[in-house]
Amino acid sequence: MQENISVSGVLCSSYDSFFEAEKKIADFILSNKSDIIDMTVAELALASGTSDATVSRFCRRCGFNGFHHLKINLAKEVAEERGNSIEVSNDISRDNIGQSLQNILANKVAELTQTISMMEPKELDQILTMIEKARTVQLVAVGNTIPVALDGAFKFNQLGIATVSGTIWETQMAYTCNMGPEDAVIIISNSGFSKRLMTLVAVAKENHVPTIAITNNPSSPLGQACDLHITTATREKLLLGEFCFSRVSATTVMEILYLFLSVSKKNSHDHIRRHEIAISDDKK
Amino acid sequence: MQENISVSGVLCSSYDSFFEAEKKIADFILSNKSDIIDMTVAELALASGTSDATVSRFCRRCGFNGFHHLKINLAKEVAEERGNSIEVSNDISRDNIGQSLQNILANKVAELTQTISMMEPKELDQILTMIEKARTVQLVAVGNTIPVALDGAFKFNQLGIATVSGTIWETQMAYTCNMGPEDAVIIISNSGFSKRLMTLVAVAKENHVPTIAITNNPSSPLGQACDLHITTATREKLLLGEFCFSRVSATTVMEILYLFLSVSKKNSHDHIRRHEIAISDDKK
DNA sequence: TCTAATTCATGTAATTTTATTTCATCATTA
DNA sequence: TAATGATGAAATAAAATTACATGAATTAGA
Repeated sequence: MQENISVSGVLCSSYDSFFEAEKKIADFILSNKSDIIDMTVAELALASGTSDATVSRFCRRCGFNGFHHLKINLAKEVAEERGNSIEVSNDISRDNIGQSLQNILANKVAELTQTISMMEPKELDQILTMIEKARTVQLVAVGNTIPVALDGAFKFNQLGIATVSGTIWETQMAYTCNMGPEDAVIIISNSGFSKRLMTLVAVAKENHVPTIAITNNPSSPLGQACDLHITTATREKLLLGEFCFSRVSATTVMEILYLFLSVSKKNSHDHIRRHEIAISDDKK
Repeated sequence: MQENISVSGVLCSSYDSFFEAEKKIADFILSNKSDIIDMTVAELALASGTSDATVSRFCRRCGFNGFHHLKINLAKEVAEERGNSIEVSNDISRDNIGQSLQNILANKVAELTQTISMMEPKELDQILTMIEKARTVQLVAVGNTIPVALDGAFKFNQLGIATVSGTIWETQMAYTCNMGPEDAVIIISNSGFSKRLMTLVAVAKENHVPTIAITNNPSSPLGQACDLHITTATREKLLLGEFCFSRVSATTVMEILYLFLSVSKKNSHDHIRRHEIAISDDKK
């Protein structure tokens, strides 16, 4: 039996050899492709003005195993058509939510692709090593990237990497003052222009703490000041035509670090499990 | 009934809430996607070492109409993936960082695609309206989703939607007690099984506050308890073979809400600009 | 701490639904 | 008028779902 048969293809090419009742069926299928997918033989027979037997025979005559097989192939076909029509548009409106969601998806995918393509395997490796060797890792951020830092701290601690983070800048700064060369600090900033974060980096440098920057802009003051750097992509500007950043890229960077660290850290799975158990009393 | 459900998405997201026999089925499906398409219930039951009844029940519990419906969706999914020619591999290692990054990318893209494909335009519209109409929006979370809630609160406030969130559960609870029907509360949870969040939802319901849940699992207690629901996909299980959630999907959901709200909210661009200016004294 | 009770996941078997095949009928053509 | 064969009704077969029973696990009570 042939595995993948194009339903439209077969119906069109064999159309002339069909009997009257079969043509009715073919017509209905061709013009209601996606509806057929959740119809039964009886329903299709009724809808096309034919009978169960004719529909069933028709499917076999067209080279399918049966009605079920035709439906599966039709589903594949519809999905494939949809899959190929990736059109990156920047329109978002409440009037066409379905299409808008597809547009957002395309943009987010582009964002992730760009972020990952900008990563230097060599530099990433250095960053991972730096994090693994560190006695304590500090994740710092201000404003709208604070949630990303908190998320990262949560993940790292889950892997057994002692990590601190916080919502108050002064507290973060105070902590940095106590760090040394055996630690590491990761600074997350969209633009890379934050004055306060620059001050913090200056303190870190004084104490010879290794520094890693995660920003949109490698040539920004923060990007330049830190020892190592990861660049995040954002396309929010395209979507809104305005000045405003996405956090998906930064969150993804944190997840990438997490995934790599989890495979290289010995016993990390034990740590995750222990952590899950420790917080699981909230469940059930 | 929901039309397009991502099979991998649902299976991964709800995996932890599956029973033993169901996990066997899910495992078999995830690792033999394309073979399932021409299998019967009995064959799958045999192959996965379970029974017909369990397979059938499993399909319904996952949100499908039945086994047939799951197969159709699986066929679509396989076809779509082939259409996009995405080859999803799950290997991550420090030895080949470049390839590992590509694998992570493929998985993250699949995660986003699934999350977005599971969104019902109609329900999303209701959610947006609910948020827009609300006097105050509360974003609540516990544990590792707190950063997502904080991020969302940041974004909403930027649009001129008064939003509260916090890191302390007791404080969040205290706030909920003061809310009413003219407000809205959004609950973010991975599994949807948090006891504390269920308590909070109960209070919200008592006060007739409209509730929206964002979880991996629409059939979880939280998913069921709330008025409206958004399902997030996670594939971390595939990457790590372990029990652990990704935050990229949840973050993306917040960004989607943000993008839609920003186009429909009048003057939202003014708000964003004003906010940017207000915090810009930190820059330069 | 042990036992009884209960809950609930799971498989077996019955039922229902769905698809296919057989067979009778009617139309068309030679 | 006979024969061929397309078609549909009905019977059969296949497949999926549901009802029910069983047994494991967990909880409550002693």
